[in-house]
Amino acid sequence: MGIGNVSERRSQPPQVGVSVVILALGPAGDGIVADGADAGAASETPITHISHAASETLAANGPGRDTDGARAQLWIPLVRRVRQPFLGDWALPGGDLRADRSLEDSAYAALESTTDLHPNYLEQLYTFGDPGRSQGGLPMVSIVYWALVGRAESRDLAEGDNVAWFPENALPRLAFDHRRIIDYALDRLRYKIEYPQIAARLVGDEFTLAQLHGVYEAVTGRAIDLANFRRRILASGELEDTGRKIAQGRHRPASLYRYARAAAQPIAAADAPQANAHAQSPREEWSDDALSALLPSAIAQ
Amino acid sequence: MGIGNVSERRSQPPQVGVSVVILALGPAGDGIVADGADAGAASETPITHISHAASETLAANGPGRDTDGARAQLWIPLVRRVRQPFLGDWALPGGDLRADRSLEDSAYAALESTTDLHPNYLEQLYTFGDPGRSQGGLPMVSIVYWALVGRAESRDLAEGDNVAWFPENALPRLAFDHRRIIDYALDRLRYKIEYPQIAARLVGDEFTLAQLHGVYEAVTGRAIDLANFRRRILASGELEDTGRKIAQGRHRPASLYRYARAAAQPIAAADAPQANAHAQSPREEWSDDALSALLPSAIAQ
DNA sequence: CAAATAGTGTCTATTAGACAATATCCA
DNA sequence: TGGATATTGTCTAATAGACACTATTTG
Repeated sequence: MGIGNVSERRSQPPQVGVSVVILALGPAGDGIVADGADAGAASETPITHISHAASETLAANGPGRDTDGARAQLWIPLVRRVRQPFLGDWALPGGDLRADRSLEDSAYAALESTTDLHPNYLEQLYTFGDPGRSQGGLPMVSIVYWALVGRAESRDLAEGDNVAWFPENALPRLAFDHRRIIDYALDRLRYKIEYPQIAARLVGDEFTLAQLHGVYEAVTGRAIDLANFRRRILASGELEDTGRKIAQGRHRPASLYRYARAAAQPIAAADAPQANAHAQSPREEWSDDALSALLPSAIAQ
Repeated sequence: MGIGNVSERRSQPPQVGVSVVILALGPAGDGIVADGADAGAASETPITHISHAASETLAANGPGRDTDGARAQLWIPLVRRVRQPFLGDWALPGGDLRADRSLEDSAYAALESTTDLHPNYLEQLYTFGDPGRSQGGLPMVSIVYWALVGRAESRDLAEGDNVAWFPENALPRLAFDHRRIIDYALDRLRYKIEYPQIAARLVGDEFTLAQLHGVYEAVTGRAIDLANFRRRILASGELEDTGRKIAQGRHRPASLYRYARAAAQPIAAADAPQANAHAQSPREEWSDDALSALLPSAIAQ
């Protein structure tokens, strides 16, 4: 219990925790984004207020809404710190690490208990442990995971004064080095968006190619030729046509597709060292990668 | 100090350590490999003996030797456990985590103190923490790094009864889940071999295209068309001709190349969340990735 | 000279991307 | 029926790979 003085403490093993970067698709922030964008150092209150307004839009128009014309955008739930250091700043959801649970279980528990969200994808991101990262606090090692929640699940967030969604390009002031961590998670997502299962976790079960296209553009931040996109995606054999169509306006309706379940995946990523074997847990199976993790990656850069 | 009984202990935070998978290039194991290969469950003594013999070959023919005809192969140094559990088995070099050091520093210290090696590349691999992984021991979280040592540096290993090199395809029985960790590190290397700086860390300062080609084949385990390989590599602009040539036998001598130092790297990987800022440390700068880490990755799979 | 590796040429298949053109719905 | 999006066609550039060929050493 006794921690001793500073010099003694420095040679001690550090504290270890788990944090999660949660990503969901929501509507673009319209004017709101323009207002709060690039406001890393802006005052805090207006942003959170804006964010709340925007997230109400998210809840109202909602994840259930299909991304018609509106461009989609990534949203991240954060929790407000109620103690020093960084009291009042926003931070990633996190929790303790327990010896009797796997790291993934700990991450899941932290995520679930602080946000009520149920992700359908969860993967280790990186472990951060520089002594300087917890300015003012005790040295801390954070094992960080990143998670994806679908449009449907994203409504489960119980928003309050201490939990709120923020659009990826208008984040509030963040505690510790969490800003850097989020940036890294976004990089990882942008990289992994090529894996079809990743995009699947963001869009939902069934979708039009235009919607999927929108997700890719939202994640990558670049314009992607729709014609080539649809050819490439269809040629990959990952999608199957549901046979149904959906009308979304005064124009030709689009076909609905879904990701092929056990589709042949000759190319896969060697990303997780082992299968995340959680097949029967209440959570969705995010273990499609079980197979993937065993195959050598084919294209490298 | 008091750990309490089992059920109490289970809810405690786990122990945390650092381990390192060290990879170096050495000669192919010839008959030795054939003998010891696929002997995951074979008796221990012959393998270590074989390994010692082979590693003497490594030391004799040595990292200094140029890979003439002999195919190269990856070698990994391991340390023998001197306590339970897994007493007598081989394990990855590792050590404690200290709160006043970065994770990378801790990894470097663990690596250096147990093997005397000085890597010229070090990167976080993954953090392992499943409760079941330390069968018989206390629950343990291992933050694992992987390292590359060059041919020159690989001689620094002080081999003894408790430290020895093993060829990647003839590993002895390993403690804990270290076998799985090594496999994952090999996957990571095979994936990253496309990054020119990675191969550079294995071959040495100057090399012929045939040697570099050999490294790629050794790492990937596949035959690569030499003609296309040299075109591709040269076209990348990563290499520069030293102007010198080296004769290696009764045939036309080959040009010596080196990796261009601050070469333009329009394509790079988003792999490390931050720059490993160790510019002035006694270790080599493995922070070429500083730049890389900030750029979006271009090709994904 | 002849063996052996260094290095170049050429062809084909595949893929990515730009951009035009057509199809089909419904307000 | 016309506006709008869905869907298809076509062309070009870039890339990867297979494989034949030429060049240059030294024993």
